[in-house]
Amino acid sequence: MNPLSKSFFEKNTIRIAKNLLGKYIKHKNMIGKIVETEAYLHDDPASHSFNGKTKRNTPMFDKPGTAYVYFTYGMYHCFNIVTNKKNIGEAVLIRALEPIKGIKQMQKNRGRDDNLCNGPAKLVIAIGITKKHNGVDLLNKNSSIKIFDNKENFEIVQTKRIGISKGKSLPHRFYVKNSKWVSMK
DNA sequence: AGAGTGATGGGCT
DNA sequence: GCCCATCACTCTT
Repeated sequence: MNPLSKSFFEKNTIRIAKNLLGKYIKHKNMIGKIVETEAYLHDDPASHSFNGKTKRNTPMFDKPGTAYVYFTYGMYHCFNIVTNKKNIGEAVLIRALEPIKGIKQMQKNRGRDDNLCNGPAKLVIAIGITKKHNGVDLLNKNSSIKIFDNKENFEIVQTKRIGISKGKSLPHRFYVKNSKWVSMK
């Protein structure tokens, strides 16, 4: 299992959102397979970067492969990976994982046995991502979070995004067809 | 199965 | 002062 290369994250953001499906994300003893993503573009009214750089969204303008972890709804965090080598503020939100390894630990982190990773805030809690990971370089050897390549064949579904108030019509959500691990709503 | 809602706090006009 | 890329729970069909 090899880590994804720098060039993987330097491509077009939509393409990366699609290509991330099926890949493995690892933190400590836990591994999840990415089954749902959303793309957030620089000219996208739903993107945190839409109105330019601010204190909160600074990591979005950092180099591709950087983690952007933001705080939301007073109690949750969500995990994104910065994309596009132009540093224009684009990222892919990871919305759901299929738990692969360290499921006991995920259950402990979540305080329940099911619905461990089927939502952006849920997976962050399950695999122990915190605000400390905001801005870290996932391509760095020393990063505790890493993304690994995985070859697998499956169909991809492209739909509208979830839980946003602006940019609702854009078809920037992607998930693995028939996966029981995606967030529903 | 679907609709409604409280929790809870940082970000930004 | 309102908004929010959410979740889990309750109440209703």
